[in-house]
Amino acid sequence: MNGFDIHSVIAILRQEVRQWQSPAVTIVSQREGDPFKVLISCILSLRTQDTTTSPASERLFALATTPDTMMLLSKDEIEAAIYPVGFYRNKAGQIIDICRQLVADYDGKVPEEIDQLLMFKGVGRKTANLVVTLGYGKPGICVDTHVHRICNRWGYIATRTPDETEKVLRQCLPSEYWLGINDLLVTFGQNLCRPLSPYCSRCRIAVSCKKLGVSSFR
DNA sequence: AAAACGGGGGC
DNA sequence: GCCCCAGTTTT
Repeated sequence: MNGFDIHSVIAILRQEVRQWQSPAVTIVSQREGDPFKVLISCILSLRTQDTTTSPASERLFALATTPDTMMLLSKDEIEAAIYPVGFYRNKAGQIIDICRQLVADYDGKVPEEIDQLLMFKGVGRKTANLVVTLGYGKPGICVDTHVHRICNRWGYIATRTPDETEKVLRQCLPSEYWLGINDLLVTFGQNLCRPLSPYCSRCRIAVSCKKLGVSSFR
């Protein structure tokens, strides 16, 4: 990597982030401390934009906010509430299944361990880590596509899959950065380092960026 | 009109 | 590893 070490980059981003709006982080922050809401929000957000997920989750949580009450909703009710998130039919079924499983096997409480969370259908490493960090405030590294893209763009690491990125970050990233790294990079990713046409001319770490796979810059 | 977008499951 | 999943947004 040229130019900045990771401490410098994080320090710079922390300064920059203060002046930006961050819709996704706001949605996520609203769920903070409620592992069940974090979990359900994550399911809804799979392969769908956050601007779509947010109102859908509001509609669903208006109907039920706990596994025992949510499992009583009909599939149609849930589908109607969460439309038009992607895969809304599958997700409605998954949500009911997860609620039933939580009530039957975990006394209605979302488990705190990654390995237990991964047993649920529809829960992968991103979701599991988000529940652990955001829901329970425990150490973890949540790698979504923002984190994956940005880490690879600016050259800190070179990985092919988000799971691999998480593994590398667990080895290389000082633990004091773990809890905040997702919020920080997602905010950066939405405001400047966007997937398409990022605002590289305004980016203070662009000098050490590989700009992978990006065709248009401003 | 066509490509890009975002996680996980199943094989 | 590779392909599929649905609906919205960007080019």
